[in-house]
Amino acid sequence: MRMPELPEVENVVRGLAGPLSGRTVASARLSRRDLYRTGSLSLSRLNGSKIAGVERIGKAILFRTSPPSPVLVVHLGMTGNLLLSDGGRPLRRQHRHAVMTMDGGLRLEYVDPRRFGFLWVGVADDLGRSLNIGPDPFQLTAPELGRRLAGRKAPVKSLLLDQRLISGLGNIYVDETLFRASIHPLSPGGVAAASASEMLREARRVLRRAIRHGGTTIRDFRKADGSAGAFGQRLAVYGREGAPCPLCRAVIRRIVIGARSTHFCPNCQRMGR
DNA sequence: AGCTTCGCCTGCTTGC
DNA sequence: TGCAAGCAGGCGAAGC
Repeated sequence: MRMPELPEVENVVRGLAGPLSGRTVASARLSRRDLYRTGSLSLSRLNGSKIAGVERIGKAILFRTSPPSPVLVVHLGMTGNLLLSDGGRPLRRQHRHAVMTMDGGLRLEYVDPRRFGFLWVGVADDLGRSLNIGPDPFQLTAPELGRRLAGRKAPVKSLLLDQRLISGLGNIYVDETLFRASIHPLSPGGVAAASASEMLREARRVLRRAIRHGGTTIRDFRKADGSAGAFGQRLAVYGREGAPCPLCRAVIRRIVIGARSTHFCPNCQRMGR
């Protein structure tokens, strides 16, 4: 299963930027209104706009336009995908909710079985206010992350999932980051703040490695012994409940924090003080 | 304001 | 074998 966290989104952006940049939108249509984020203009407002560039903002995808006209933001949610096809008759495809056809016939399709994703069309000036997405781990500095966690009592696990505080990390990479940084997921944010530089360093490492591996996280169905199957990326703790820690062989535990499944090594990851 | 919980949604896995 | 329940989680809304 693909989990569109930062590495996967980065991969999608890189794949779209080249083919779409400089193209003019001939027609754009969204067939399910409930996929619009609140406050969005109609997707058809992009008709006639030229795509000036495709960028990633946290886990969201931004399509810049020129001359200044409404921009498009696509968030893939959990199961969303953006697919390019080169003209021809559109194949019947299940769960395809939006189609953008470019001059010349190139087509961009939004497919999302679970519909946790969304689209937003609006003027660039409203972007920040509407999306409210904070800096990602490559933009943040350690002192700034420390300031953002300072005084917070919520578990660091929950705070790292807050896209306003730090963007791009999802459930998988937060668990991996905290493991590599030896921080217990239940540590209060204010306590974990002292380890901001370790967390930032490990977040960047795990994300870079995932991007390098094509950004595809294949989550193999866990075998009984927790052994890894064909992972696109080696996961140390996520999805490995009951399996041995790769560092100390202690048994990986799974708990629920903020309604999110959380995996950690009770021996390697401590609460700090 | 900060923190927590819930609802959204479908596909796959598990259990009876 | 077939069906239903359980689970997965990003995000926004709601409640405290």
